[in-house]
Amino acid sequence: MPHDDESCAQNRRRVIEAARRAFMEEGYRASMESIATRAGVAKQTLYNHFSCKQELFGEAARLFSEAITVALEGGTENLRETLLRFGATFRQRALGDEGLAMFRALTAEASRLPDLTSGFLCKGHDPTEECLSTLLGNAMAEGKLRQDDPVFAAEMLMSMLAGVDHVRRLCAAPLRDEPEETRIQRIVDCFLRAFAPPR
Amino acid sequence: MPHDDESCAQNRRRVIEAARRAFMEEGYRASMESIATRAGVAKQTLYNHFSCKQELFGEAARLFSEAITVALEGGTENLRETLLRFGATFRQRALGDEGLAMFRALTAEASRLPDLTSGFLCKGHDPTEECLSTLLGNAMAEGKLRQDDPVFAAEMLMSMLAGVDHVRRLCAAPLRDEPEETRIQRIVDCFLRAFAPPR
Amino acid sequence: MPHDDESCAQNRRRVIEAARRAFMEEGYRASMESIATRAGVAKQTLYNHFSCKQELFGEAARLFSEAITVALEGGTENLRETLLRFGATFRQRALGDEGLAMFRALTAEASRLPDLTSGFLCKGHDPTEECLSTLLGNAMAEGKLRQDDPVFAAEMLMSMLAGVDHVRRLCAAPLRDEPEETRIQRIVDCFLRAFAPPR
Amino acid sequence: MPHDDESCAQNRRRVIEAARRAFMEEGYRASMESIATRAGVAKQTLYNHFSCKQELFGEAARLFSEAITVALEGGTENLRETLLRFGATFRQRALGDEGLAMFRALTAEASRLPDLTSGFLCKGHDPTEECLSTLLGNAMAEGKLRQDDPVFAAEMLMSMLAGVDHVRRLCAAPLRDEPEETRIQRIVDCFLRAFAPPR
DNA sequence: ACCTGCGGGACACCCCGTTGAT
DNA sequence: ATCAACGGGGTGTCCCGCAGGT
Repeated sequence: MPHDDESCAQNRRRVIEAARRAFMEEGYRASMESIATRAGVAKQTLYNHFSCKQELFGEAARLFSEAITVALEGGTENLRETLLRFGATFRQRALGDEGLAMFRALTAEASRLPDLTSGFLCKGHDPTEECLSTLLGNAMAEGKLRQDDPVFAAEMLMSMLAGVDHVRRLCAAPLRDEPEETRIQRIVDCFLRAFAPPR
Repeated sequence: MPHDDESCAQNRRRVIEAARRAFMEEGYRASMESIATRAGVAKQTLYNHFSCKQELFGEAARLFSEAITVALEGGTENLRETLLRFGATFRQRALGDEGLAMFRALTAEASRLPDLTSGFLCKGHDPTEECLSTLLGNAMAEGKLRQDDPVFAAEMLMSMLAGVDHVRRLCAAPLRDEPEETRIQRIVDCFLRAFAPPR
Repeated sequence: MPHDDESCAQNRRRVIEAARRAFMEEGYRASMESIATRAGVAKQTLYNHFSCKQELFGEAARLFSEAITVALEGGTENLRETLLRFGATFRQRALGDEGLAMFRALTAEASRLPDLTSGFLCKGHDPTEECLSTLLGNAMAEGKLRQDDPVFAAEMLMSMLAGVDHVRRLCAAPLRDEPEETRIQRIVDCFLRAFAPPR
Repeated sequence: MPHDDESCAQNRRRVIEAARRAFMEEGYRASMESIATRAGVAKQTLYNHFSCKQELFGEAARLFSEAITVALEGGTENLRETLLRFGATFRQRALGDEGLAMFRALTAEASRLPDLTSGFLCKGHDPTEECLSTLLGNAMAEGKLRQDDPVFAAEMLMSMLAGVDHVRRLCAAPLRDEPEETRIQRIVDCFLRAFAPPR
């Protein structure tokens, strides 16, 4: 059990990982003691790395926020295919158990820790939205979608993909038992109809 | 200082109202003592009416859930008008400060108190969805919308109306500074394009 | 074991008394738990009566400050007798075990809780000094003491009575084994020489 | 970055100096960590030089005790002058900010660490007293003061010089706004009257 | 000899759900 | 129904003294 810089950084990672799990399972009320126990370190070690609980939570939230962004692969040549892939990844991220648990913990503290939630938007949500809106803008320019505000279009697609399902999952309810694949297809097709080029 | 049934029921209402405010502002961590203070009663009185904190929270959540449902006014004769009105009310409910705060408190405890969140869905969300899907089903039958699954259509409209804005507000972030009215119009028109009857 | 207002006030007194003993024996570092145990009450009861530790300490210090004042009995007809009695009481108060322990606890926190120490001066030391200086002023007016500043004279007498003995006792050292009575006599006679009327 | 004995001793001095400042400002509750930080060394370094906190405090107190002693300069030829000089130095030492802070820290721990406070007496107070009593004894032998116990006389002078002013400063209160010089004169003259040779 | 990190323990403050008395 | 109190527990923060490795 070495005590050099490397092991220090490793400890730090273990702490963050433990905190992430703890916050996901117990929310912000997860005790520092339980986090320390999960990480297999002393409570003091937490305070060696982070000055207070809020800071530790912030670090875990930061990682989560970055992990939630969805990068678009594929271009506009086969737009439907690209959107289907995006939809699958996006729903996976937004509706997955871990993401949801963290999102709950985050928003529950929104009024007390506004920095964290705004960080989630800036580093998690917004990049995804921007990435998507760029793609849609290109598709519009190529005549594959109707001329419209690409940001609005991106918002609508993301809303349809998450939307009520997100709410339902936040409430710990199961989704309607429709296969993911067909639901994504229905949504993407719905979107494509809404933004189809005229005639 | 009457001690009859009437004052008892009145006390109960005051307690629930105080609990609603407390949970909204402080989340589930609001202490029983602070609720009692807000209600102007003794802590013991809380336990006279509710066996434990969870039950009191459940009662407050139940009221909230019912208050969140949106009843549809107007029929299909002028569908766009009806949907615009629905959108305005729905967004008001879903994106208002109080509703959001309670939604946060509720979902934060989703894993701990699954009954409450499922209650929210059953008594708050689902009635609204059903109400809307019935209307849309009628519109489809009348040929004013394309033949499709009315439940899916309702989900898409509600998703688009709340969706990313809901997430943004949950994160205590302000919405884009677009007037509510024009945003609702854009969304409803987008929905109508997506579900327009063929040709 | 009644629980009415009277018993509440009684509890409060027991808490303060326990705190006084605890602070005397352990200084400000006495734990709230140990105080509660001494008082035979629950820890929470302390916080029902005092919002924080500092407030409880302040209350104990206030009582102590009042208890330390020495009222002068006797007039100027037999000045030496009166001063001897004053000296005995003053030394008892200033050099007694309890008073010293409390004085230590108080001054130890002087920089952190300046209000308390200034309160000790105002309510404990200053009244004694004023009382004594009035007497000495009268004696001066009657020609029994030289014309001088009565406040200065009072300060000198009190300084001589406590002075190095006070320091020695603060350091937990025993006094020189001279009987209290003879020491007081020596000091008072020394004072009377210093302030004897001319010739 | 030398690792020789010289740098070791230098570190030791810096630690003691840092401890002195820390104990003065925060009392015995000053944490070892804060002392280490002040000294610019690791906490472990403290434990390399001193086995425990108490020992470090003892060392700082020892230095302080020695620094507080007042050496008498001048003889009995001009007794009043000599006493005035002594009074000035003594009051400076006894009523100065640093000395007071350390005295508070010291006496606060009197019951816990009796060795330290007795050390303060032996190494700080007593030498001064002895030095002064020797001088006063000489003056008595020369007929410049009344025949009396020189130790008692020394105690009275020191008591008058510090006395109530010491208490007032221990309580972090300002002294009466009388110039030091005139106050010392009043006190020394008062003493000289009390111990004036008969007739 | 220095330093970072750890373990175990403490402390102030808080809360929940209950009980006895008015 | 109100009020004070209780007991048990828990939280965040801090500290002391020790043992890794450089």
